[in-house]
Formats: sequence, C-alpha cells, structure tokens
Amino acid sequence: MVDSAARPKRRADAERSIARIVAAARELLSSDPNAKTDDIARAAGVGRMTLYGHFATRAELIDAAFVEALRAGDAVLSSVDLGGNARDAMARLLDSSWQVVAESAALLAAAEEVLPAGRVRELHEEPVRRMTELIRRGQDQGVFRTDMPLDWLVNVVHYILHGAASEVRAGRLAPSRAADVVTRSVQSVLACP
Amino acid sequence: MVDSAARPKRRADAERSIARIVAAARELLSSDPNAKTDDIARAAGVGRMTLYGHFATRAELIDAAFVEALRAGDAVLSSVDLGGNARDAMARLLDSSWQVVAESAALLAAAEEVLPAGRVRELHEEPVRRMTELIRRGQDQGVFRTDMPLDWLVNVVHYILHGAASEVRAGRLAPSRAADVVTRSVQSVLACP
DNA sequence: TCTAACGCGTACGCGTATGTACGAGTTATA
DNA sequence: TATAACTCGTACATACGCGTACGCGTTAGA
Repeated sequence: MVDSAARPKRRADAERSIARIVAAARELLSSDPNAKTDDIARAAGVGRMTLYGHFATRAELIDAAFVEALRAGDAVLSSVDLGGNARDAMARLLDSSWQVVAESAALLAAAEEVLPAGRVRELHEEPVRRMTELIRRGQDQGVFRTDMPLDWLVNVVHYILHGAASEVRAGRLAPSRAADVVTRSVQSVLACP
Repeated sequence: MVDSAARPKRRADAERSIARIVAAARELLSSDPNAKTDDIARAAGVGRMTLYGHFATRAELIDAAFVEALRAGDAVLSSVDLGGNARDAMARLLDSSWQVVAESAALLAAAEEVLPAGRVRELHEEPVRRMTELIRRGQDQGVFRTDMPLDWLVNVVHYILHGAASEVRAGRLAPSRAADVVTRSVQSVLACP
C-alpha cells in the first residue's frame, strides 16, 4: 500500500478500489479530521473489509491520503514561475498556495494526530524547500529582510496561510479577500524593515 | 461549579479540592490537550470520584480550567501600560502576551475541542478587545495600517503568537529569541506599508 | 457533639472505534 | 477456463474513556 510501484502484482480492480478509498479519505478528512474509517469506506463505495484489505491501520490510510494531497499540491505549486523579482514570484506562489493550504488544513490536523512528527515534516520537505529557496533568493536580491532566522520566516508564512484558512472556515473572512490579505501580510513580514 | 460565589454553602475542604483539581487540569491540559480526567484527578491528589463530585462532565472541568487560565492571563495583561505611542505600547503588550499564549496553547486546543465555539470566543472577549483597541488607536495615530480589515489584523497577531509558541515547543526556535521575532514580525505586519 | 458534606474505592454499564476471523461469492487475467 | 486475487458481510474480540451506583469512613463547622 506504500507505493503503487511496490506491488506490481495487484489487479486492476484493486488498484481502482484503492484509488477510490484514498480519494474518499482525502475528501472526508479535509472537512473532518476525525472521520471514521467506516465513513470513509462507505463514501468510497466499498465495504469496510475491503478497506482493511488494503490498509492495515487507520494511520496507514491517513498517511496515504496525506501523501496524495501533498502530491496534488506539489503538482500545482511546481508549475508556478518563481523566476524574476522574488517579491513578484512570492505573490504568485502565495496565490496558488492559498487554495492548496485551505483545502487540506483538516487533513493536516488528522495527519499530525496519528503520524509520527518526523513523517509529517518529511513529507513537507518539498514545499518547505521551495519556499525557503525563494526567500533566500529574495534576500540575495536585497528585497527580503535578513534580521530574523530564515526558518522562522518560512514558518511565519505558513502560519499566516493557515490562519487565513481558519478565518475563512469560521466565516470571519470573505474568501474573496483572503488571497489579498495573505499577500499583503506576508509581503510586509518579509520586506526589509 | 460555575462560580465560587454561586454556591456559598461549600465547605472549605471542598473549595481546596476544587482549586487543586483546576490547577492540575491547567497543568496537564497545557502540555497535553488529551489528558484524561483520571490523570488529572491523580495529579490533583484526589480520587476520580471526588473530581466527578465537583465537575459533572469533562467539558465542565475543561471550561473551569480554561476560565482560570484566562483569568490569570488577564491579570498579567491588564497591568501592561498601553499609553503613549501605540507602536511602543504594542511592543510592551506582545512582550507579556508571548508567555501567556505559549503557556496555554494546548489548553486552548482542548477547549476548542469540547466547548461550543461561541463559548471560547466569549471568554476571549477581553483580550481580543484589548488588542483591537490598541490597534485602532495606532491607526488613529497614523502608525498602523488601515488597508486591511481590523479583525484580520487582530487575528494575524494571534496566529503569529501561536506560531511562535509552536516553534518553541518543537525546539525549532530558541525561547530567548521568540519575543524578538514575534515583535519584529507583528510590527512589520501592522506598520503602514 | 452531632450531622451534613465531603473523600474516595470498587464495580458496573455503556458507547464508540479499531482491528480480526471466517467464509462464501465474484472477477480479473494468465 | 482455471485459479488466484479481490469483494464484502457477519460476527467477534478488545480497548478505551466517560459517567453512574453504591457504600463506608472521615471531617468541617454550627
């Protein structure tokens, strides 16, 4: 179940079931991090036993859903043009990141609850690396500040992103304004003081 | 159990037990939001049945612990001088807020899980009001920006505060540097662009 | 000193969710 | 078409945690 390439002996219908289960898991866990395996199986249109045939534990299932969400997110973010002025590139990256983060916020919470902390960070490696590199480039260009640790700058961007997602979910921030306030806030934090 | 003044017929030893239970709840829930009532009773040095004698449900206990934490926090924050230049006042307020928030982050998570959302916001009314007023004053003085909703500005401060607390807890940010990066980050977000 | 309030242990009931065992029917694929 | 893989239902074993019932010993406080 770890990787589709790891077990080439799987039948086509099994492959299909797994895909549906993972998709259902992403869907449900993205709105309720406490969604039960039973609900997920039902939503996937398979029996609970079929699910357990492919995922030995709940944690394994969440891991798979999380990996899939990260993969999908990476597909979006890797297509963003990060060239040219770092400030402009950041605006473009945030614009895409915003939706990705908002969509999977609850799923992230579920993953953090059942997966070892190292695993979560390991899977976030790529998006973190992307953001880190961009900020570093901005520092080299002289448009981003250097008076705080680079790690903190990366993280504060994440916290603002997730914060905006929470506000939207709670109905206290209009979705249409979210991208704007996120961009303004982040650019202010990153700009040279 | 709601208020110490509500039932004047309580005996002194009961009063003492309740205080110890609430203190233990604050202590344990502040490091693990999933702490069990059993653990809390044991930590308080009372039997589980004694605990249930004073708090009918787990939610009621968490509410009491949360109220107590807010009360303690308010005692600290209300002593901060918010006069003069808003920018300087914000620095002072953040300096005190930082520890208060870090201490009770997990307890807040526990409260958000079992208490109705309205209750959590209701109890946060005072600290939110304090921060809101200060930012508004800064806007009037012309030192804080006005190009984003006031609510968002208040919330982004909270998210940065809680973010820093998470980083410290995870060992990725030195506690000694936390206050500094929080202040720098918040001031940058609030400053006129 | 008397009594209601309190402390507290044991045992129980209950709901929920995870994961297992068995077994029979169905379907992909060599 | 043979067979191994897959689906999936029922039933079961467990574990956990909340909250209750009962009951007896202790203590505060009028």
